[in-house]
Amino acid sequence: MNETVPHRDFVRQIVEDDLGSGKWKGKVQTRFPPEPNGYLHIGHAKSICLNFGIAQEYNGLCNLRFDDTNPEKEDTEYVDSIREDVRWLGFDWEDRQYFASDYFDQLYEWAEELIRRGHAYVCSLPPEQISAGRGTATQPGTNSPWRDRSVDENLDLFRRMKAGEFADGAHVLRAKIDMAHPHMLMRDPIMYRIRHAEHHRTGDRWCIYPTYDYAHGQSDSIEGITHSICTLEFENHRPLYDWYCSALGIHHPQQIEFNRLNLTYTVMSKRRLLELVQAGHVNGWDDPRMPSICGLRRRGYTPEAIRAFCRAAGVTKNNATIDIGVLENHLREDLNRRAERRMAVLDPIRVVITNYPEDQTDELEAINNPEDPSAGSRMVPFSRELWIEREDFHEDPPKKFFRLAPGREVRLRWAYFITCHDFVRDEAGNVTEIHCTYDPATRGGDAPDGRKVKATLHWVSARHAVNAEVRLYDHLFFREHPDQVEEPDQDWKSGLNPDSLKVVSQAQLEPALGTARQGDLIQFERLGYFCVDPDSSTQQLVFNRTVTLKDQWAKARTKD
RNA sequence: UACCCGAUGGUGUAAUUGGCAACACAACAGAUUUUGGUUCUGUUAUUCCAGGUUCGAGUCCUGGUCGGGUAACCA
Repeated sequence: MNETVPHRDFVRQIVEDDLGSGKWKGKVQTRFPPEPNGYLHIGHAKSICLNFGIAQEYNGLCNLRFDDTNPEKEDTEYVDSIREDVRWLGFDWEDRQYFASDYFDQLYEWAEELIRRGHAYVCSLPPEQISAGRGTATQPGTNSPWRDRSVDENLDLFRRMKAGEFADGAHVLRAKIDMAHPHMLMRDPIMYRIRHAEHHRTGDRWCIYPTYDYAHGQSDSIEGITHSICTLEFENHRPLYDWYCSALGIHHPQQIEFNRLNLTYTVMSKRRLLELVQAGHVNGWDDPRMPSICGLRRRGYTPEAIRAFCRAAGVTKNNATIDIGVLENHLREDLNRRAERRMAVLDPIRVVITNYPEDQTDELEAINNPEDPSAGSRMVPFSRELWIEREDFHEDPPKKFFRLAPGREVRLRWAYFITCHDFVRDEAGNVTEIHCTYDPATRGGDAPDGRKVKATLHWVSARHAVNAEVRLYDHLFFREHPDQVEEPDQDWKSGLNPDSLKVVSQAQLEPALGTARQGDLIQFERLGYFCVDPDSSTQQLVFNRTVTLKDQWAKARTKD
């Protein structure tokens, strides 16, 4: 593969072609245009990476623009969260933060202009009749009885709409295009509707609001956007986008549509995510199981991993659903080289080193990150009584299980070889304690005689252990494609995974983890990557499992 | 149904724009390893169908099939 010629997706190819032909005089101007009516999710991250990425790569600029033309759904709460998320992802709009509502005056003037030129009219039909008059896919619509009002009457009515003389829904302003157009969207689409609603920025200054179609292209135009990049579902709107720009004779950006991101084992639409939050299936938008940016952040995802994933996901016009494992692998790749290693036991069982003195303590050196020598090392205390992971011991080991079992010798990481010679059971038959001897000559974890062990276990000294709550997350849905339900009467929520959150309340951690802080990237050896949750306090440490390590043994086990 | 769009291994993307179908992930096998992690090596597997143009088609043309989007006074 030729690495000097990186792959360019079709959007970047258009940008490069335009740069080559001088179409926009060497300028590249994009924008990320969220509606402030919800939180951003990983699908938006793809759009953010595309728009800001293209601007960076081609020496252009990318604006942040809030598409706030629907006062009933929008709120500054969302504006703030969107700003935070875009910045956290690593992008900077500098001083170019705009709002579609900044353009309401200009948009209004252009509407009057279209009325004067006979391209728009006030329609006084009730909503149901407008909808009925639009016809169907196979039948043309019928002209509104108000379609041929005079320019003066239209102007008068439109101004009175603006002045607040009419109730919501009494009139709308429509573009006069063609009620028989094969494309339904072109059958005299609505430009303005009356809404006596408080807007999060313009307050009660306006009671008429432009629709998306009437506002979006013109907002792009005002900002001098060259490439207006949006998702596939707006492909149908492009003729209208083009119609308004040409009718107005204004700067006319090129709208380019790409495929939105879908992931297996989750849902992605704002509507559905909101439903999960409101129905209490998750604990808010930043629940670590959510594919929202704030959820991923709380889960312990890094911006680097998300950006790398978005790059790898690709940009095409195919309906693509990416295996969520790809996202997780990009995260592991990033965390593997950055996270310091620590030892933690989530499901502890006691090990007694019978030949180790009761009151003795040993300090052993442990490497912090084998991938990064500069991360240094730390000391880990060792004593007679230890915790190891319950699943690391089997009194009757299955095939290919090479961890601890009666008569078996294994290594305790950075410590000693130990051999199991006995174990204790309670009345119910559960193993409660494992008795081992250690070999003092193997201090540090190497046998001078060169003998090998097949397993290395993580462990924590019982006397020195720190307590913590650890939250283990799994996929939000147990169905790979939540929409593909088994019974016809089921809906997507029937695939919600009841085990997507498991709380371990008594995890035992090595003492060095007692000082872990939010933002630390940590690997619990052999278990996965973890981060400190905001719920954590000095009284009660709380960790989230960000992602497990790959686990061949677990895989082999589930196969049987 | 009408309009619009798409179709390349299991998944996601490439193919110098008409010239040896490749990359990543997954799966499988092996090597290395003080994490059953990491790393390394290897294996399996791909152009929706039918015609046409051409010396040559994943790419161009025609017809079909399948999939998706839209059909709010949401964006």
